[in-house]
Amino acid sequence: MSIVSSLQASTIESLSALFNQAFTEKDFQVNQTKPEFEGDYTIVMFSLVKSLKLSPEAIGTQLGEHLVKNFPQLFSRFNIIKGFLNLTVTDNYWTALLQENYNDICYGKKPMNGKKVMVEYSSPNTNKPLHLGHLRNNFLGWSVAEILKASGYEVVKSCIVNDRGIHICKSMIAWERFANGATPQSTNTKGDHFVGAYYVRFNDEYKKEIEALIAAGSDKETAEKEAPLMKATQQMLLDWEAGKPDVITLWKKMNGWVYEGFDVTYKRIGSDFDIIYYESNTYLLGKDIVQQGLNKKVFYQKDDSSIWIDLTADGLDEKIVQRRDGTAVYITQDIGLHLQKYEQYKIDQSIYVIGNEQNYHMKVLQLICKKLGLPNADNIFHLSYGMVELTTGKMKSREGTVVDADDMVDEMIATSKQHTEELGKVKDFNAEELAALYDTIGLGAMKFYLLRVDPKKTMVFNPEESIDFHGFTGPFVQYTYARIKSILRKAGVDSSWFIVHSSTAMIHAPLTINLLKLEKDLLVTLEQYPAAIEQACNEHNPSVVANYVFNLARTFNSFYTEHSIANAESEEKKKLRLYLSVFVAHVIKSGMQLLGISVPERM
RNA sequence: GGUCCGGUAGCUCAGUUGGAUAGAGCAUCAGCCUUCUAAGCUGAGGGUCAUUGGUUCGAAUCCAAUCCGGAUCACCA
Repeated sequence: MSIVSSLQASTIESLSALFNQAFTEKDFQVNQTKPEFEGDYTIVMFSLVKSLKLSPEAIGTQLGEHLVKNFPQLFSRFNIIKGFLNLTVTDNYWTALLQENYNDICYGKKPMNGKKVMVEYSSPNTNKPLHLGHLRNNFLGWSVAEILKASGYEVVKSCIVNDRGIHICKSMIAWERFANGATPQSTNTKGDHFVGAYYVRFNDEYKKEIEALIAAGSDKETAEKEAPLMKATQQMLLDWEAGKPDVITLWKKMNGWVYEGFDVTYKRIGSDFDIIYYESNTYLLGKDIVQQGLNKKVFYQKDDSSIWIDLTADGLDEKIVQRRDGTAVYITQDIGLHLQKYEQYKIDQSIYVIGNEQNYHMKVLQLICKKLGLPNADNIFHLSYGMVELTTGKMKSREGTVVDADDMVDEMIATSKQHTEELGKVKDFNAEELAALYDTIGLGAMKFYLLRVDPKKTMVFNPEESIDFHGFTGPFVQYTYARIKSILRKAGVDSSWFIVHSSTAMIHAPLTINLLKLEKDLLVTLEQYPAAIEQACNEHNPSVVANYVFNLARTFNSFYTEHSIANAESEEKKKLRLYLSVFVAHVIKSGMQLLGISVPERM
């Protein structure tokens, strides 16, 4: 039971005893006491004034006295300032917390709750390489999955690869027309970048055709429709859906190149999936469901034979679910995939990590699933995250201002190498150890940077700030961990030390020494870790963990500078601080792991 | 135009169901390495919480209006 819950329970009990009525935890507020006042937690009296018809001071005095008298194991003293009852929690409470949990690597995590959640994330298109926005998506998806696991859910990580559709045909057409048989191998280019270049090429050539048509007298709309490249692309999509062999062969070849490139990137950034869906496999199921929906009159067919759903009664617009030429649109396959996910895994919840530009799309998808009566439609959750913008504005592929994921990773790792070399603390590392360290720090910095902001918010990517390894950053937290590990190594705290110190003798001899302020600050922060995970889980928000773990590291660093651990004032103090250090190290490692960031033993 | 999201220090962001003098990091300035890793620590300056009104003991937080920014409303995905 957390200190806040204990506090609420004891307050309810005391209030009921004192005033002879029933209370709930909603009748009063519990806050952490502000640093300028004495105490650890504060109960706000004002909300009780009305029902009790007493002054806040009077209630506070009675309650404070009753709490200290009846819960001596929890509270040592209290003070009242205005309507705020500040309670000091006993040192025994904190030292007991320390002894019970310092060596528990599962501290903060919950037992399995029997529920299954699918987290779909990453979801790339096979016509362009991954960029900064995808990195935010991947890190979010991974981290949310870890946070759910820590909260007791069984998690299935999935990915839907957008491997078909008109946009994929664009790069295929461009390659056919302009590549002269070039391949990633022949040009020594990473496969995803290679294909991406032809997608860009398509748009360039297409634009030229439009301009030519307009110059020849067409209006813009007609020109866009009638441009030969676009016609060829549309024909190719039809051929693809008809399974025309040469189109399928080309499609497989080009997608293969992209997957080779993606594999490299995914491996580097540490993304993986339990199941990968391909749109090419799911869109047909979607089309089946569209037919059923048509029969059920959820959908209707227009004269040109395109199929629609009317959502105007729900405050939305009409939405097309199948084109007049019979091909599937984006949402068609999403409907199919929703059903497939459920039938395959019988999941309790389906989380989609998708950018907020698709809020409308996801709303429509859920509504259509509901109207079709598909199972589990109520349990679709869109984890909608904000765009990553640059200090100079939005990323625009046309203007070449897209930050490429591979470049980004390279740069972060190079920066971590440079910093590490400048500091010269790991000169005895061999090449392999160094490479691993640079990866750990560079990726750690990048992941932390993208995860420390509330997912919902549009965030600004500042290249200079992102490679800063000081302050509210991944390397700061990693550094704190490495520092603790260094102390523990020097103090001889290893697995054998734990065997000795975990003996029953230790447990029966609790630490009874008084805590200094910074020691208690650390324990108060450590106690909040389970609550931080819970909040992160409820909000699907890894930034809660990032903020928490930074705060813990900062608190430890203050403590570290102020008090010596190995040369503490007494043996008891030394023991206490070693326990504390071990506990902090465990929680930092665990919290960072929830963010997908590993921590180095040395740096 | 409709719908949705946002606006907090020079910059990037926190800020729990309304609570005490609104917090961090970066940047700026001033300090701290003969003792456990200075990727660290301590301190200072920096705020009309977009604006106006309302609700109340009490509002960055809730409500309304206005201003500004973004997303979306495609036979693109």
